[in-house]
Amino acid sequence: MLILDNFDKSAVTVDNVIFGFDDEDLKVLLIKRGESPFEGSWALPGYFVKGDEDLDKAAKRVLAELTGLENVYLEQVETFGKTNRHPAGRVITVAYYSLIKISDFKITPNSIANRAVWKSTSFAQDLAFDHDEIFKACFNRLKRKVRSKPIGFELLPPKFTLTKLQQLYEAILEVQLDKRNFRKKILSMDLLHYLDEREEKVAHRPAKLYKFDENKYQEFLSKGMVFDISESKSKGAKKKLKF
Amino acid sequence: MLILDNFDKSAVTVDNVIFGFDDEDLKVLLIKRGESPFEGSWALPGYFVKGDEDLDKAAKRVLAELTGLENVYLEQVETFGKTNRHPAGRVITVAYYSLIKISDFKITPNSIANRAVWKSTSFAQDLAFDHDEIFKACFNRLKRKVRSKPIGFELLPPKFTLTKLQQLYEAILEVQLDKRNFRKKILSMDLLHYLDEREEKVAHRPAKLYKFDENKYQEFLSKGMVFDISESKSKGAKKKLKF
DNA sequence: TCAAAAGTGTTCTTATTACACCCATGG
DNA sequence: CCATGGGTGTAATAAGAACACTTTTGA
Repeated sequence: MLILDNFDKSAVTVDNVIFGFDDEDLKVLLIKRGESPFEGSWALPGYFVKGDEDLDKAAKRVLAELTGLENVYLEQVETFGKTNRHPAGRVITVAYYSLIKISDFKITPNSIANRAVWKSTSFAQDLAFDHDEIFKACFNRLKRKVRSKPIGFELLPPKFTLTKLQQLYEAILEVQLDKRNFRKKILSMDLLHYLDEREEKVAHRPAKLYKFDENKYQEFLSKGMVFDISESKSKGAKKKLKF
Repeated sequence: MLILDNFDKSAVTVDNVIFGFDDEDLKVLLIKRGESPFEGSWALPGYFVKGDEDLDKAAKRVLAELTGLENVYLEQVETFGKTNRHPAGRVITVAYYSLIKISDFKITPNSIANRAVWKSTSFAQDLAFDHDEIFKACFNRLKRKVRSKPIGFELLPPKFTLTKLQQLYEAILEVQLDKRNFRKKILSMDLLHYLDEREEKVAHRPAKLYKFDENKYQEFLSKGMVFDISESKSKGAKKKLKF
């Protein structure tokens, strides 16, 4: 039987890219480092994995400790294992991203989150360690995934307007979308339930409120249909996403 | 400054899902385990990562030792970190898949590959450890990736016929494709260079030989075009891929 | 009555699908 | 001359893209 002591071992961490969406702006949760190395830099929240702890459990635990939230969308993205990525020695890190409703997020007293701040994704740069690379990998994964699975709703409050939904997609995909085509496509999938409620106290025509209907989505899938907010395939070199 | 000794450490391996394509059949390289645990079972070839070795380098090294091949398409897929996945203790494994031309593959004398065998992907099951899960994750990744990037060509010899290319896609995607529509789509992308050569000594009309043209692909990309062998979006519940 | 965002259809263009016969070669 | 796989086009349908005005509300 194999003896593991014969082989090199490494410290292992999980790093979390926690996305939130706050009225028109996609945000990521960052912490300001209070200690060396990279003291004063912004960094992704992460922590060490325990020896008797499954990786996925570690990611959930760290996320819960940071945000106070459980039952949150969480997905492993990539593992970063350059020998020199951490100045203190070899640390392999497994990156996860998660999607949370900012309104549910509470800064828990004991947690690292005391120093945590929501930053717009467009300002998430010059992070500590190789966190720029990790952030980019997770953001790219989110961009891809949000087009083929209805995970975007994880970022919205239970009741939302179609405009908020469109703004969310525009923020994630970093493109402009056509309002009529977007609505036509989303509504044609028949995944939303109109709540027979509207916005209140807005200085314009109040928008209808919808919720995402998990049952309808299961039906949708069982018909062999595929959620798809598709990328433009136009020959015309545009980086624009069209509907 | 952080002291890593305060945290638990884990042994780390890379496991490789090495795909090859051998006339009509997608294959994966497996080894028969000669030692406990799982003695006699088929397993994915993998090995321990050294303490001073980047993860990606480790994957390349292990692949080269196994196949004698370098400069091969290699992609990290997922990290498996359940505490009980290895009977000898905690071993976190990072799964990679690679695509090689079977014809280039030589069993190198010193290597684990002495016990390596190409198995049809449809028979890759009941593997040791959690290798079924790892294989499935890598196969799924390949399925997705091959639709959006021209990596399929990595599996073919430098000169190939359109029928071989189609068979490759059918083997990976596990669907039947329409010959005329497939050819129309592939040729319309203008990524193949016709070599003005044909098959020889075949008992039927000899097929034209093509090669994949990397320069044409770069042009293609710079026009903003997207390689896409797309999935059917038909409402009709079909699992069939259509053209 | 003004400003602000909600809501709504049609036409044009492009991509996808389905489908069947003749061709070139070796045995 | 037969068996085998190579090679080819068109018509119907479906999806995507472009685009502008009217409605409802609060201030």
